[in-house]
Amino acid sequence: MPTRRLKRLFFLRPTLKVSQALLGKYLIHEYKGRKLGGMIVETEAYIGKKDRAAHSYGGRRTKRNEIEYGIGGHVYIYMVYGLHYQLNFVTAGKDEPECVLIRALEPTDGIDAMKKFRHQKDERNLANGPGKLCQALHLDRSLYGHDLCAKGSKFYIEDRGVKVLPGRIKKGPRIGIDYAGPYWAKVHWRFWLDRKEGKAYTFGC
DNA sequence: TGTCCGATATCCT
DNA sequence: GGATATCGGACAT
Repeated sequence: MPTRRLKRLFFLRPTLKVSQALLGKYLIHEYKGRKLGGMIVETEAYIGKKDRAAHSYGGRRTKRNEIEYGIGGHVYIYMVYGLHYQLNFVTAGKDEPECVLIRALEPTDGIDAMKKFRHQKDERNLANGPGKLCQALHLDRSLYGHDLCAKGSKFYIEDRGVKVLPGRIKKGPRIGIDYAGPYWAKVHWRFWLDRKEGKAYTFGC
């Protein structure tokens, strides 16, 4: 299967579906002529309006989360704790403020450069967290609202033919959202590839 | 204009 | 495991 970039339709589906479909896809940032990126291995869904943990809970619409109200396939990135960026992809259609937070990558492209950006030699510690992967791929607020599906985009997602077996997708509660109350802190809207029992994925032929 | 606080990472013990 | 760094946005005043 040839490598191909994800198109708009990929994102215009229910957010829980997109969150899982992103596992095994490759996030690539072409920065200063070199490719930085890796395979997405952990995501979280934020389903606007009804989701107390989402910035867009109850239809809240601010300058920061405005992009969430746009069409799927755009980048929602913002800073937390004055230190770290969080990368999200807008999903669903217009006026449905939903998105997927990218929590972890398995580095594949430009690993040396990523090590430099992260001041870190251990490959396993390059992109295993939402703030870390932004630093590794040199992502910042300048990418706010970027269209991942735009022609000639330097920031996009590739399908490299990795087939994720449904049984390898694990689910659990989201991280760091206790403020949202017991119910929303508990829903299993975090997804990751399980790699403990043999291969988490297999390459299609 | 002021105050409050977070969808975390890191360093320290 | 616990403290804390550090800042922009949200919302109140």
